[in-house]
Amino acid sequence: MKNPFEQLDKILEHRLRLQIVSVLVANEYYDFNALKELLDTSDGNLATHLKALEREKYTSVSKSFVDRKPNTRYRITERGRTAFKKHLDALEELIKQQKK
Amino acid sequence: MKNPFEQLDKILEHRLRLQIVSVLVANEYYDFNALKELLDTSDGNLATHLKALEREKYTSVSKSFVDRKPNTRYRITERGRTAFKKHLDALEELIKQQKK
DNA sequence: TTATTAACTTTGAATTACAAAGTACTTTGA
DNA sequence: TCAAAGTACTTTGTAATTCAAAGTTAATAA
Repeated sequence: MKNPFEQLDKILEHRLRLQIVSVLVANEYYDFNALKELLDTSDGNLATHLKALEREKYTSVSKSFVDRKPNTRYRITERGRTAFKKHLDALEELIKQQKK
Repeated sequence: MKNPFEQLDKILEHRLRLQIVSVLVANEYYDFNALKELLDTSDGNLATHLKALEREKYTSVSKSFVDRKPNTRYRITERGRTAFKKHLDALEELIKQQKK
């Protein structure tokens, strides 16, 4: 890999979105409120970034009722997982090049 | 390190600025035009990001004449080097946590 | 039936990013 | 000597991004 900077994922360069994806890679699913608490952000802002990830098909959404309350679950897609991996690989390469 | 996301450097989250700093860490100095060519951006944009790094005291600037032409050299400062290292460490930690 | 909760969407403001054009100064070429 | 060109900007204007607050909808709880 010659220039890892070019391999960086535009969408995942944003801290919050990277964090969301990272949570979804580590957990089979995560719901809206849990994400909101974990990431300590407003629901408006969270919804915006979730929408951006969804638009990119990095995540999928499923709605249901849990304890008689609406519940929205977010999952990583294969596409999202691949993008995340590629982004981390680029970062890793970048670090490696820097260290030598 | 519990949460590497919090250790990320706000200024270095931007691709172009990270790239500039990375070049300056690897080279004793780099001048405006060489950076412009390397990063393939407009001089207005480059100047803006260079100014941001300078404002943060991550870089220092020295002006002189080379071949009878004005020449501006940018260098990394100790503060910049430390910030870069810390940012990369956070990324490394983030990757490590992800892999296990 | 009023309040509350979940998960938004809308709105609006602030910040950021970017390129194009303009500028100041100098040097080189005709 | 005067025009053209180069360097390194600054200014300007626009577009995109980010964010929180407020509003919305639908359901349940008291």
